Amino acid sequence: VTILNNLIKLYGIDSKIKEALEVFDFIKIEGHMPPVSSYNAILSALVNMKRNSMAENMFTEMRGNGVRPNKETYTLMIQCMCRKGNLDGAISLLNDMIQNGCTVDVVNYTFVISRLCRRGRMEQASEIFDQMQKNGCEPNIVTYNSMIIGLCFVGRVEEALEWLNIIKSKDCKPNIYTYTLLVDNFCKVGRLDEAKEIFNEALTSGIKPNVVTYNALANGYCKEGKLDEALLLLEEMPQNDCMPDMITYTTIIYGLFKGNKILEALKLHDQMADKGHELSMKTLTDLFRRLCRDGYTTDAIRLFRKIEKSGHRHD
RNA sequence: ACCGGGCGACAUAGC
Repeated sequence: VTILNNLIKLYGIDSKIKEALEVFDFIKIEGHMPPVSSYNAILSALVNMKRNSMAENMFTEMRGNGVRPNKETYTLMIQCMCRKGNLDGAISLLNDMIQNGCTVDVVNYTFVISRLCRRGRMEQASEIFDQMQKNGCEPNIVTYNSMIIGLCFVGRVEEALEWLNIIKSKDCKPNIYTYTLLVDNFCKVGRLDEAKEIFNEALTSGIKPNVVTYNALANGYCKEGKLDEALLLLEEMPQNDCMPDMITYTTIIYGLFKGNKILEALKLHDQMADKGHELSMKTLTDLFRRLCRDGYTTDAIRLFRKIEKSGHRHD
């Protein structure tokens, strides 16, 4: 049966629904109720293939057959419910788990909290956050980060920042995600100075900003029209062992568009081409269109030739 | 039951 279970999971990874179900049915025909492990296998396959409704039906069938879900089953079904957008369903699964004597771990709680936070359902997120602690499960940094995302999402950035201190007062250290999140969200509400402060705090507390942190900051500068600052970051990054990536360049190029600095944008494109970075075709065509629209016809043609030479298809 | 290991949760541009 173990072998058949693994086969089902492999079909799941390969998106072969029919095959997976056939193996599962075969286990049924073998005489007895499929064991939990087989239900878990088919559920895992279905969830992998995003057949969430089928997974839900399978779960119902399983319970109807008197097969007790275990921790793995619940972990899968929580994922399934969240993907369907049925967060209340996910919450009641958490409660079911406890009633069935399964240990709900920090990842289970955090997963649900994270989905609630992404939708801004902070009351429910906080409720689970409290509940997990009552059940003896301490939040970890991912849990805190999820809560911070939620607070930012609903516009409570102040509170989000306060959580940074709360985290530090527990035996839990903020990580680069924490700082990046805060930098990004302070940028997004136009509070660049504070974003920069948070950025510096990361540095002083020994957390190295990475390319994502820089990109968030660059985006903030661009959205506020501080293009020079954004361009400065490009120089600063390599000094901090961070190489700009496609997102960095894309961010700044669109920023330059908005500031009508089309030639600067083109220059940046040439620079990155020299370093072996590429832009997406979408960005390239946007650049091309802007050059045309703004009358830089020769540059546009030059760019066009370059795109052609790079051998990509273009329209 | 206990121990050890693996898997599953978090951040940035454009679309």
